[in-house]
This record gives sequence, structure tokens and C-alpha cells, in this order.
Amino acid sequence: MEFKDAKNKFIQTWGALGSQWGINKTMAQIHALLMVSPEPLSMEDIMEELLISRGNASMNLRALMDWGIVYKEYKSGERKEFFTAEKDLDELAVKIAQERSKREIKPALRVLKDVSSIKGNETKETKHFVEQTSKLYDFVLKADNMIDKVTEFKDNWIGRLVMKIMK
Amino acid sequence: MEFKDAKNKFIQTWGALGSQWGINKTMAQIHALLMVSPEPLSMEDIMEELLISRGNASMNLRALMDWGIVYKEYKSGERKEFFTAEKDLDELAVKIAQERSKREIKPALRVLKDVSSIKGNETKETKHFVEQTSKLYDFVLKADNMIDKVTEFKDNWIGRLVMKIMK
DNA sequence: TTTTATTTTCAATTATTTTTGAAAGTTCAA
DNA sequence: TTGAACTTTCAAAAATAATTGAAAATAAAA
Repeated sequence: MEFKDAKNKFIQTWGALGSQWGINKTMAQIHALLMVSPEPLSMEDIMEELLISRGNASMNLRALMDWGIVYKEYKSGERKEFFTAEKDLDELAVKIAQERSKREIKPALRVLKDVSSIKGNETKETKHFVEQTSKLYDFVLKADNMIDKVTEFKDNWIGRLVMKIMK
Repeated sequence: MEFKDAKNKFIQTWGALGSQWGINKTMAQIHALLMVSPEPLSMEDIMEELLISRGNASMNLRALMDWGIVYKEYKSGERKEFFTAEKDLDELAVKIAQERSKREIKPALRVLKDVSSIKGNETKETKHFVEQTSKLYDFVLKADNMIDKVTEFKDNWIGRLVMKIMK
């Protein structure tokens, strides 16, 4: 395979994967492109490579920066802005996890807590409802906490041991 | 809050969460509804509760069964089919993880492996590309393996210990 | 200040995904 | 068999999401 083809295939695949996980295709593609670019790219560069409009590039770069996984850079002498991606994969994973937790999981947890605490008539339906949503609350809370724990976990000895066991 | 409101809020929230994670809203809602129903529901029941068409209900129930998280049941004397959701949350999580791994991660891994093994000219660009995609391959592979490991992991002593440490 | 380069915004358009509903397909009791 | 009860399929419609492009905004240079 040619480099050009490989690069393209990578960008397309990453974009498709992103959209299956609720991240817009272009956003994932821009990120993919920046990941494999040894040098920072300008908006112009990105538009050209991905064949997208200026508006699209601008909006998705903003979104990526909001996620904290793409950074703006300035080159001396150059007027325009350049962009680089977070390339440390552990850091990337943590950032994504934290952001999704903040935006999606935490609000869902609040709702779960609310709905699982309804009081009143003790029909089979309500009892089962409270039981299920409570369990779900505990489960999601535990899963969410795990994300917070992963960072520190990676750094301590038992964590590294477990990581090894996990292959 | 009234039970009826709580139930509705739960279903809406679950649906919204689903769509943020690449699962169609109705599919997530049907699953939510079945999760909190103490008794199996018929397609008719589901259509009524969620105000959706027969076709929609049929297709999304099929999808949920393909994911292995909703089961068809028959009641003696009744001609129509009834449905229940997987209610064991560990089981649910494992099934979802396995299915997403199979459908999305594994194919992406294959591509990563391919594109990271291009040979030829050793420009800065290609070297960086190979380096990054190789790292990504290793990382995604490790993450994917973790999913496979979680099931067995939960059941052995060190796993339980670590789970405790993780809170 | 004025001009020029660059980025952002957002209404309108386009693309994608989901949903509908009715016809076709199944299944089973009579 | 036939026909009633029920489910599936899928083309068309509706809903949702992404993208464009040009005008407005911003920022640096002249």
C-alpha cells in the first residue's frame, strides 16, 4: 500500500469509528489527520486534505479544542493559526473519558438518582422500577468512578501489575 | 415525582444517552422500558407506551435481540410474542462490550494493522505515520483485550480485590 | 486609522438517519 | 386448505444532523 492510500484509509476508518460512537465524522477525521501529521497544520491545510469548507473546519477544530485533545499553536512570522493533536494515547483516552463523563454520564446519573427515589404506593410496578433504576444508578456510578480512578491507577504498583495480568 | 413521570423521564434519558453513544434512540428507549417492566411486554404494549409504529418496534426489537440483550418469550395460550430485557447489569455490559468489539473495534484493528505496516520510503511523514498508527494499534488492542478479560476477571480473587480498590 | 489576512458565525442547503404504514409474509387454529 | 392474528419488510416521508459559503467579526500590519 502507498503512504497516501494508507493515510487516507486511516482517516476514513477513524472517522467512521467516531461516528459509530457518537462523534461527528469530520471531527474524528480532523483529529486523525492531526495525529499522523508530524508538523502542526493550518486550517487551510486541513480544508485541503479533507476537502471540507472553512466553516466546517473552524467549528470542528473549536469542538476538538473544547474536548482538550487538539491545541492551537502559533508560528513566529506566520499570521495564521496552526493545530496539533494530543498524541499521548493515555492522555487522549483520559481526556475523552473525562469529557464524556462530564457531559453525558453525570447528567444521566442525576436523573437516575431522582427517578429511583420516588416514594409512595408500593405496587409491583413501582417496586420493580425503583429496584432497577437504583441498581442502574449504582452500576453507572461505579463505572464512572472507574474512569476517575484510571489515571492514578496507572501510576501505582498494583495498577501496573494488574495491567500486566490483563496483557 | 409521580411514578408515571419518573418512568417517562427514565425512558427519555436512556434514549438520549443511547443516541449520544451511537445507539438509536428508539432502540435505547425500548430497552429502557423493558428494563423497568416487571412483566414481559408485547409489541403492542411497546408501541403504545412509546408511541411508535409497528415497523419501528419490530425493527428495533430485532436489533436488540441481535445484540443479545432482549429476549423473546411465549406465553401459553397467547398467540403473540412477548419481550424481556437482560436485567443483570454485568451481563448487559459484557454483551454490549462484546458486540461493539466485534462490530466496530475488530474491523478498525484490522485496518490499523494494515496501514501501520506500509513499507518503503523513509521520509519524516511516513516514519511518523507508522509510529503513530502502530502505537494506536497496540493501544486499541490492549483496550479491546481488556473487554474480553473483564468477564473472567470479575470472577477471580485478584479481580475482586482490584474492584474493591477501585471502589 | 485603514487595509489586509484570517477566523467565526449562522441561515440555508444538503446529506444521513430514523420512522412510518401498508403490503407481503408467517404461523397456527379451525 | 382457509383465514384470522400477528410479524416483517421496505419504499417513501419525516426528522435530525452535518455542511456550506458568504457576511460579520477579529486581529495584525501598514
